[in-house]
Amino acid sequence: MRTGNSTKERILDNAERLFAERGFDGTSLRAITSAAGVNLAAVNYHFRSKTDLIQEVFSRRLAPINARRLALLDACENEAGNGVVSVEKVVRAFVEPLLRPEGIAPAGRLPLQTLLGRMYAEPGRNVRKIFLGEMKEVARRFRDAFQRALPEVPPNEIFWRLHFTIGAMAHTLAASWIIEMLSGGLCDTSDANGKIERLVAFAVAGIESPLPLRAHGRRARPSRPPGPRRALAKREVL
Amino acid sequence: MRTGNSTKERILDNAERLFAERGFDGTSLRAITSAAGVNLAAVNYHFRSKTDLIQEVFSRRLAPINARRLALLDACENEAGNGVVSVEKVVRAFVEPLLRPEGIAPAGRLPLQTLLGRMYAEPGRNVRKIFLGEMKEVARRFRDAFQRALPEVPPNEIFWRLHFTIGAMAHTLAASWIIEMLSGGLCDTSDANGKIERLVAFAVAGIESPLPLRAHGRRARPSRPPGPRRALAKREVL
DNA sequence: GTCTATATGGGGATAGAC
DNA sequence: GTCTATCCCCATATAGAC
Repeated sequence: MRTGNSTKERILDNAERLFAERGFDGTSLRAITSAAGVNLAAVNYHFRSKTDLIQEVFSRRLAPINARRLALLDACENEAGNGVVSVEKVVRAFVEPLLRPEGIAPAGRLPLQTLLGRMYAEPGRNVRKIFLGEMKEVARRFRDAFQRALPEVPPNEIFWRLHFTIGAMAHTLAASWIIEMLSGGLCDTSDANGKIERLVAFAVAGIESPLPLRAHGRRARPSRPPGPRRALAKREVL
Repeated sequence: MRTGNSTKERILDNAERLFAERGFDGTSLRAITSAAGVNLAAVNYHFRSKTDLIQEVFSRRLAPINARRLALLDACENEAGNGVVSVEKVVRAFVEPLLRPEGIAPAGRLPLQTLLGRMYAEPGRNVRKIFLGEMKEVARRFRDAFQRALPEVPPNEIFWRLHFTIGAMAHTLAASWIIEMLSGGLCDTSDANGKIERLVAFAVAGIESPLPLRAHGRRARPSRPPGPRRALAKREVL
């Protein structure tokens, strides 16, 4: 495969791909270096350890993707001036840089996407710490944006809906084999635009959905303070 | 830990828990047997190999969960007679057996849930084959049920929305650490009922959402055949 | 059914020559 | 920076006694 120019890049490219295909523990440094056409010891020279290599594989992609997310959100907010950015625009700014990472990762079937999708389910190896470090500001900014678009939804409900959205997105990234199998080829997972449009439509509807009558475990303010309220969202029916 | 009665059960219980915590490749048979208080060789005696053990861990739980899903769906359809079962009821029948598996798996913080959530992102070890074998009929039955509830939605769109729903569900099962971290403890992930209500509300809104104006990559019939149509869903606005 | 002991292979990491 | 050779540990799996 090789794919890169420098030894470091070749290692990263092949590690990304093999981690996506076989998982972290399922991929040996020997497999990576032989696929990259470099020496085994090069990994421990350029990176400190396998764990550090994994961190590099992630942050190499996550950093520019999150930067683009924030840039898109900034653009929306500047354009809106003092107005409110719609839920749909916020969702797009969050989702598109991952589902269509042009200029960040090479085109085609992207190992990056499978890998990032899997990241959410990976437990060990400091993957969580890397993820949280990279995502903290993004989460804050997008939560604020959703909160401004839906001022009547309590903060914890905003988090839950953002969580579900991330789940639908991650599943679309990591587990497209499922829909291909179960639909018997009826669904075309290679169409990035179609994926984005469908995911955005689904997520926007979920995020804007009316609050359930009984929401359990709420810690913030009560769900329905007395007195009249303006509509929760366009299709609020509560 | 031990937890079970027979050697076989103790192995399964501890394997389930450790696989959930550390992943398949990250969990050695030594870790499992020592946690279970049984001899290392017992695994290869009671199961044939580590791969077969993994299959058993899955099918022990998946089979009754899927049976309950189908039973709940049957009950809804019998109750409806010739009428249509609502999207919400179908979603509940699909989601509840996994998020509240009472009588199937022990209560409390369930390793099963993390494990099943992670299954979707796991690549190797025939996990996919096991999953597809167990899920084929469930997918067919629920797709038909959604199709009956939403006759105007093309079949491939049904699959996509079911896919997103599974993603939100799997993420909720496997990656609750994310929402706990990002929300700073604002969201209570130990409240199973709250999770279910929120997930159902989100998924129902997404599944019933209006078709996007341009859906790419559609292979089935065109999105808007000529002539009047009845409303797509309660909140259809297309 | 359960144990000990071991076969066999692969893993990450490093020393030290070039 | 790159290579070879190697250390040392851990993995799965099995043979064979009890």
